Amino acid sequence: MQGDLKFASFKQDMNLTMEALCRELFLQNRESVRIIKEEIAVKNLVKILNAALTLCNRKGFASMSLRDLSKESGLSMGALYTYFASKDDLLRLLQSQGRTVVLRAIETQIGGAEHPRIKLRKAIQAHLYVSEIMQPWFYLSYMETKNFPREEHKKAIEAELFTEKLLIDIIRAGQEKGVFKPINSELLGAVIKAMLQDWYLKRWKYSQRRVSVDKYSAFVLDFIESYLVSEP
Amino acid sequence: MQGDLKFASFKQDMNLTMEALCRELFLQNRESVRIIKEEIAVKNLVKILNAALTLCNRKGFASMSLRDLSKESGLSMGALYTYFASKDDLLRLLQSQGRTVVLRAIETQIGGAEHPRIKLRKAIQAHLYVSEIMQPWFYLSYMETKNFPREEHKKAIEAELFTEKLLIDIIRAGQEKGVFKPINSELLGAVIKAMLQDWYLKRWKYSQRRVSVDKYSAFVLDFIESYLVSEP
DNA sequence: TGAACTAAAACGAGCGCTCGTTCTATAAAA
DNA sequence: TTTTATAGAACGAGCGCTCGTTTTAGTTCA
Repeated sequence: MQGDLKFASFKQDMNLTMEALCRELFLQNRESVRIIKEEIAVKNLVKILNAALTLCNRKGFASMSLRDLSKESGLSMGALYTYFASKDDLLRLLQSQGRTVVLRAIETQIGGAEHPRIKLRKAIQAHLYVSEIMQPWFYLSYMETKNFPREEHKKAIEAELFTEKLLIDIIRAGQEKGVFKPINSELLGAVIKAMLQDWYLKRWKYSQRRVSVDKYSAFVLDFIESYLVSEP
Repeated sequence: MQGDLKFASFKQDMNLTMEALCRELFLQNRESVRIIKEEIAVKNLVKILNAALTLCNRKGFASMSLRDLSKESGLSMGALYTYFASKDDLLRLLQSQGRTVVLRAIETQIGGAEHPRIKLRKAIQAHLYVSEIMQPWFYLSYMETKNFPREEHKKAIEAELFTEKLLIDIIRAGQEKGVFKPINSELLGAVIKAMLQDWYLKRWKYSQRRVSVDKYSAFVLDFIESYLVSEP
């Protein structure tokens, strides 16, 4: 399919290593991370965030104690508190970074495309691929949203609606051009979002069944396009 | 559509009042609920479960304290502990009751149907309708599954897979009869499940957009059947 | 070279508090 | 009398978080 890309090449193109993400997170949160030397900060943020993601995915954020985190990351309690101001602050750091990365990834991917059908394919693929790489991040954001303090909770809902709106707008643009059928775009956008989220919420199921992200992506795209696209 | 039913009549047919559910829960858990007289037990179980569902949906199970629950339900700490053995036990009571009800509802609905297409429609409608009535229950089960003790966690996963298997089997039966196209039934079953779950996980979104369960149901069925059904 | 100094970073015992849970003593209802 | 409900004290465990102390790494000076 024209404009399609495989997961392998996506992964290579975007630089989504833990180290790169933590460096960005450090530079944008100098007031939370009270560490001066960049290399030390990045090295330990990688440890902390990996440990936090592991523990949160195992038992949930609320049930993860900072003593658990201390043990898992190899840093002392005191050291942890030089990298974030509070447990809630740690959650905020994690979550805001996830939001930034997914939006950037999707917008980078659909930026070049003009044709609505290709644009829709790229948006869906980008979402699946970025969530494939950062699955624990997405899982945590989804599951803990409702426990956030007011402001962060609002941002999480907005991000959810923004991605959905993005899909709906592509669908509507295609309908105006006549390449898509006149289907309820709001509902279709919502269920597409649900299918995208299922990929990172039930990864255990899909990997057990040996369904790769490329296979899932192809299936979902076929399903949607059969319903939506006017001429074959 | 032949065999279809509206939400309103479904609600009337199945007896899913809180009182009926609590009575059943009481009769099946005499060892947990250390109350002798049925009427007293049912009356207070309704109070307790309503309060627990309200609080859990607001702040999550882990963050709900039993002092909160005592205040919200109007029962004392001591009284609460005559209705369940521990906080985990309360979660188990809630969750097992939800499982029982959804399975019974779906199996009752698809029991009469023979034609795969009608069977699939009924299964999907029954799932949506029962989750419409018991939304807080479903939301809680979904969100708290991973915090369950081993045995309960296993049961929750099994229930998830059972409902999915049920869909997949209907799809395969229809494919063997030639009324459905030869589509990957495992993946289709998975994404149908995702769409069903989205209904109770994002109810705030749908009710804000004035999408009724009948409207959502009609959309989802149309989406799936366009892809799956051989002749129109 | 190596001793002395220093700022950054890491340490971990301990504080104050809330949690789930138990228990007591008493009252009300059936 | 028996069953159920009450308010609330008490308990130990575990929580997030702090802070005085120690370690580390790098620089200065003899």
